Amino acid sequence: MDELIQRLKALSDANRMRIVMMLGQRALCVCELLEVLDISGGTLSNHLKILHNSGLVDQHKDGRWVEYAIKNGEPQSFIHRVTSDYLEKEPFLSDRRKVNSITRLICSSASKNRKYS
Amino acid sequence: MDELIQRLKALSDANRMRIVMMLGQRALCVCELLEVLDISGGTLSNHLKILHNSGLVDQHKDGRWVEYAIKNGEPQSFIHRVTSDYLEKEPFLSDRRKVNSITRLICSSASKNRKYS
DNA sequence: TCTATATTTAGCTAATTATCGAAATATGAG
DNA sequence: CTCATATTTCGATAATTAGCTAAATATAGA
Repeated sequence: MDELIQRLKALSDANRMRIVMMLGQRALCVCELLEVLDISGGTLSNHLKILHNSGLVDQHKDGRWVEYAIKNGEPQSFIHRVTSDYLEKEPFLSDRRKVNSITRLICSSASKNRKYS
Repeated sequence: MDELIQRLKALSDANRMRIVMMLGQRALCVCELLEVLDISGGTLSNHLKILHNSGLVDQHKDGRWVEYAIKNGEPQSFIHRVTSDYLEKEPFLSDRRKVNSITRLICSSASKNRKYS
């Protein structure tokens, strides 16, 4: 049961659900997710840790980036069954649209416009 | 999205998940659930309110009892898809076994053996 | 090596949540 | 009407959680 509860807890937060929905589109690095979500890098990193620990999301380092993706084997099963009724609802649609217009290269220039105090 | 998150939150607590799994067996009143779960009546009532508010569980008064059941139309869809992989795992199996050995009539006599303070 | 970028970790706070016990409410039986 | 049973509500508390900022770590490139 604990595994089931951990998976459900991982998915029952709006920001984490948006992340999972975007990862359904394609693998994304932290800075790309940061472009779409309106939260700090520290908070995002925590959400990604929770998703990774739940076993639903995979992580792999690629140069200076860390790429997150739906775990292999999972997409057809748990996440898909939970989310299938909601794929076409907001904010998932606009999030995916935004994901399509973003590349890693944009992240760096965009981060210059973001200011930290 | 809010509806999806509310449903997932409702299911991502161990006691509420056990309740939903037992209701998958048959409709149950509060005192029957109280026989199986190791929580106070007040806590159980709160959990049932959360499940009812999420739209996953129905409630109807029957004399001095309140009976809870999986919402009509739901059993095939959301709950079923979320829980199907875990039906045969513990503690759901023993919970359902216990449910089979309980009737409302037992509740009253059992409650006499339970002492409050 | 030095610097800029990407990400994670740590320390903190505010909000939410699970829990309890006791009091309140509702119903049926005598 | 009164009492016992069933359930909900209330007030309090402890634990968990989401969020921030700032500091730490890692990597690539000059």
